[in-house]
Amino acid sequence: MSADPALRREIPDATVARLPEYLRTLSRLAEDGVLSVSSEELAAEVGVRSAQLRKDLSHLGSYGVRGVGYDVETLALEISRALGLTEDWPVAIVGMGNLGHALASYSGFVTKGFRIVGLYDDDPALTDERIVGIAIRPLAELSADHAVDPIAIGVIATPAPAAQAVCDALVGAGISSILNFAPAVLSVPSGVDVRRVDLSTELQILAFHAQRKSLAAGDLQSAVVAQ
Amino acid sequence: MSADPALRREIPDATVARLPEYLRTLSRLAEDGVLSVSSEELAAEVGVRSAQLRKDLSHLGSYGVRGVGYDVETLALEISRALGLTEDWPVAIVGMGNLGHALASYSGFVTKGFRIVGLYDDDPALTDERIVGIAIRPLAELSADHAVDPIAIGVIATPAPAAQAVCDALVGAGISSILNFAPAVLSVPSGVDVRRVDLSTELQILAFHAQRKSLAAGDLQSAVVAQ
DNA sequence: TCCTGTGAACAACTTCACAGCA
DNA sequence: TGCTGTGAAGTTGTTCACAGGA
Repeated sequence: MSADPALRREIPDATVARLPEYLRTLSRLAEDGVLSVSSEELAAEVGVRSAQLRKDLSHLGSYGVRGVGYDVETLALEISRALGLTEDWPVAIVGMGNLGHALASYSGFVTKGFRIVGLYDDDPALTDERIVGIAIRPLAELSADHAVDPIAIGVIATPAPAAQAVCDALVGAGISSILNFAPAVLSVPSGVDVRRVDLSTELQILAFHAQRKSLAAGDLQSAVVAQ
Repeated sequence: MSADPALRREIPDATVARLPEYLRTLSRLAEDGVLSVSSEELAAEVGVRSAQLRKDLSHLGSYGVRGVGYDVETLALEISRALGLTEDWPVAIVGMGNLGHALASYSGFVTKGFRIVGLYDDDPALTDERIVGIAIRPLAELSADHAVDPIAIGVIATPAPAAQAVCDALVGAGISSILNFAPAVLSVPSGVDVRRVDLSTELQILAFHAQRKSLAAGDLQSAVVAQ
């Protein structure tokens, strides 16, 4: 008998990827004083089908009321719990160039569940600068810092060539969740979780679709040319 | 008869999402002087299965040689063509806070196919500042700029509350590809393509998996507690 | 009656395994 | 022989449609 059935079940990856969106929307509704939503309404806000939303939520447990809908606050809490946001996750950022600076001062960071505990960069010009009250320190000190005050998630915001070495340092220190902003594939031992956020990949996907659109628009024309 | 059969076929979304990764890796190999790769080797570099790689590439056409592998340069060119990177995509960034600054000076931007043509922000304190040689101007001027020198892709780097209004302005100006960094769901008319990059969603997904790991590690303990 | 929760049908994607060509 | 390209099988994710409880 487990304290939390939601955590016992297998939650599909596709569902996990959507939960943050549901949570964000529910938080906004709660701020607006909305007490209850139907799957139809919430799905419309988030931009998914209501059946999808209901199936997703069914993986967490049964928190809706038939004929009525979902209590906004309860559902937000249950999603937070499923995602593990009821505890605090200490985050360290490595690489304090433009992007690192932007990430450190990004307000959304602090919002819920995440707390920046360390900023690292080996450039002496940056060392000891303070951002949001935290000093930038050499990467070599991360391991000792982690031993004193554990880091749960490491964020890599360095240029691509440095990323693997930084990653190795993080893994070596015992950190097993990594968010990588560098355009590089990282190799890590099994058990370590890496997610990548990449601007240029996203731009290229947009370019692909933009190209399709312009080809479709010019179809008649190119058909003539091709004759 | 079309000039480019790759563009006629349907390429699955999942494949399109991986093409940029293949391209990046091939470019690196080309720089290192590698002339030819097998699907096995390339897949290992990218971190996918070789069968997946071959199936993905088969959607573009047949550019490999049986018994040998793929010519690195040819394959890179064909992927570039499929993604539409043989033409140049003019990009505008709206919202020049920390993130906008970081994006504007991000070198990966210029690499291939993308070129920043405009930076916009309504904060008078920022207006006329120059980044990478481009002046920051009020959003109201975007539409006129677009008419003179077209913008293909709009990047939204504003806070969430401003995102929808900025999006409406971009769409109103006739831009139909948008990359959104604000943590907000945008509603757009059909035909407009929005992709979102969101730090906190990624962190929350990491937190979910980290939580699973720590639960699994503490399983024996919690089993005892649950009795 | 209304809206949730879910089995069943369907669609997309991945992996397997091998035919076929250099 | 060696590696690509691809049908077929297997897996995962989505949508439908309705049973069932408030």
